[in-house]
Amino acid sequence: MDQDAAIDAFAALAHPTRLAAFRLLVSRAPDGVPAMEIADSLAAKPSTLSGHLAILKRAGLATAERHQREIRYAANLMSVNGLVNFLLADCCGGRVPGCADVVAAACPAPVTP
Amino acid sequence: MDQDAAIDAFAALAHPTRLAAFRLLVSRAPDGVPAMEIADSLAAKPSTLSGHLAILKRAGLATAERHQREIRYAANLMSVNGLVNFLLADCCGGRVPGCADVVAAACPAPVTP
DNA sequence: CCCTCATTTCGGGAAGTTCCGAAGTATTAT
DNA sequence: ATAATACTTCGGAACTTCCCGAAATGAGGG
Repeated sequence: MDQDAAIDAFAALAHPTRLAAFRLLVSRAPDGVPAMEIADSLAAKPSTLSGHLAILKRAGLATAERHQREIRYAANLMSVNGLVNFLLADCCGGRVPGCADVVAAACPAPVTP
Repeated sequence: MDQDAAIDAFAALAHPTRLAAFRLLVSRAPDGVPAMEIADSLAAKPSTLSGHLAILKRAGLATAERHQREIRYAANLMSVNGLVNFLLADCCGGRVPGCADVVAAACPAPVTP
């Protein structure tokens, strides 16, 4: 995770519809959700939502997979992991005892159902 | 942490100068860093940086405290905690064993030196 | 093949963000 | 007082993002 990737991810999350979409995907992880179902849940127009999902995907926060006619989007939980690690890298500069351990724990592990 | 607060925080981090400033503050936590020193480190003009720091502060990511002539900014590590909890709330909907525990661990504790 | 459903791409105008210099405010030093 | 230091606020041009309707694409079903 470099700075540009982190910025893409934060920018992707800094929008009401995209943030709600991502949280919906997180709550349904590790399964995917069809694009139309996301649009219905969030009361968004298909064309608008399509753009938002493309942004989440480009930012590495979601993956898409075709399943017959639908395209199912799923949250990429490891990206949250990478984001937190990037944000808290070198947290406290090692000066505070215990901080490094806490940060090491701040990693949602990849979910393998 | 509600949705509007999360969006303010993500938008604040979705900018190269602000992200670099926040990470500098994280690496110097729990101490603060004077605004001018941040500006020098990041090669930013004072007026530009002042705006960026105000955005970080309004988003709850940093705090400011006057110390003689300087104003020292410090990272608010608990805000990262809140952000991760908000992002991963109801992660996997409880369907994946162990996921809830992992998410509960994904909380950098407040640092108390 | 033609049709339908699911989704993406395109166009373009409204709305928001970013930058910096100049001027303003607060705090200490002389 | 006067001046220097350490910021913050303001104004306005350049750039980006946002939204939706209309048209295009792609995969199955009849």
